[in-house]
Amino acid sequence: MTTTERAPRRDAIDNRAAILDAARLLLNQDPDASLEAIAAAAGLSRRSLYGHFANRDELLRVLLDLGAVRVVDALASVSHADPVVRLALIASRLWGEVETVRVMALFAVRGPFKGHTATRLEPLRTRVRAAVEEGQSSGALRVDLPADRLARLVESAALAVLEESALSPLDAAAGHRLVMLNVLGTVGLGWREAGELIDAHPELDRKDG
Amino acid sequence: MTTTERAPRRDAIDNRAAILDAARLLLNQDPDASLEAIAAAAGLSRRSLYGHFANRDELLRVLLDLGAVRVVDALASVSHADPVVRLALIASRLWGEVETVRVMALFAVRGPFKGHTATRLEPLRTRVRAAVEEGQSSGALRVDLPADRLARLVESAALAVLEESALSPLDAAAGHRLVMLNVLGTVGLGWREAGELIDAHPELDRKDG
DNA sequence: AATAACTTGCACATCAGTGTGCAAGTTATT
DNA sequence: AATAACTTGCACACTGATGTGCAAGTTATT
Repeated sequence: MTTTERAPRRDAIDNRAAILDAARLLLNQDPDASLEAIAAAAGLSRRSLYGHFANRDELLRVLLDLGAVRVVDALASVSHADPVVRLALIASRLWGEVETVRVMALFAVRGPFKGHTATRLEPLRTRVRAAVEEGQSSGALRVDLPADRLARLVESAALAVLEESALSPLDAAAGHRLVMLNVLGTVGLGWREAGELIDAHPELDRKDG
Repeated sequence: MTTTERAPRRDAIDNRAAILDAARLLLNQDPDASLEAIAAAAGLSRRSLYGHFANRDELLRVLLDLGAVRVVDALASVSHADPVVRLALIASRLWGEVETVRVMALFAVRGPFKGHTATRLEPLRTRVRAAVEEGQSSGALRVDLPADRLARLVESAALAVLEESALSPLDAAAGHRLVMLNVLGTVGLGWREAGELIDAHPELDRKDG
């Protein structure tokens, strides 16, 4: 007969999800949280966690992958004729996706898995770079830096706002605006210019970002 | 008789210095480098390292303190009537002090010792904040953010250049200029404006910075 | 030459966390 | 009710690094 193995049990599926939830929660407070703690938070024993994930690394990778996919997907739909507005849109929506998982996000990008994360984030980074290049050739953005360098500084500018919000909380509206402002400033705009650009474009209002 | 204990031996002094040098070198490549490795690089056994430093933490703290003091001292002399130029000067000189120890610098500010580092860096941060406030009330800098927040973003902007230079090397001249540009952009200036300001002030030329 | 300072090697205790094997239980599914 | 899937507890091995005690050497200093 055909290898018809039983489907995974329902409770097992739930448990796996619970582990991922717990991991997201705990690792976002301390990226070094132990498997013991995570399993407990998920209502399981450490021993059974190993029934779902072969080891710590696998759990981490799955978790980071889920996050990366979510972000990349959310940003895939961002489009705008004006590359500057597009950059602001990307920044804003990124903030929206990531503000609740700041620590994990920083860990993903800077921690020991940054290489792995880089792979998953490739499409996003490519889009940012494209927007930067476009903006440079249209004369809207600074041209005193090569596009790839500027794109990386843009990323840092966005991360800086994540860090900042950890030090001194930003409400949703302020957060959205600040990522955009910081990115636009990095990319060459003066602060009034940047503020006006944001105000002039209703699509930059945080309702869909 | 008076407690006249012998002075420390000369070779011991040298060895202590060698350990600090080795630590600076190795920890700048990997902040988790083992004491074994550090001692070896200093030409000593791990066991004797403990004759100079009670434990890993002490070694780290001494090393970070030395670095912090060096930086704070180097920046203490920075002064300029124009707060914007002053910020640029601080950024530039900071880069000069820190470019050769990027990883350690990032570790100092973001790693597990960031609290300790914060204490040592207090005077510097205070000066940055003061410059930002001054620039805001003179109308030269953006006023859409509270001074302390802006000051922290300025710091992040400087760190971003450190990170960037790790990814894609910057020669001395380019580094100095880029920290300034990135800081000035963060603080509200447009990129042309920032560039012109730097060019207009010969004291911002990297020769003393 | 005497002395204190310093270095070394080795053995040992410690520690927190990871990953496994196994036997005995519980529970979803058929 | 039978079966496979899942969970659990416990014991254990392991790892990589830190920190200490001690006895025996070497070396700077007086």
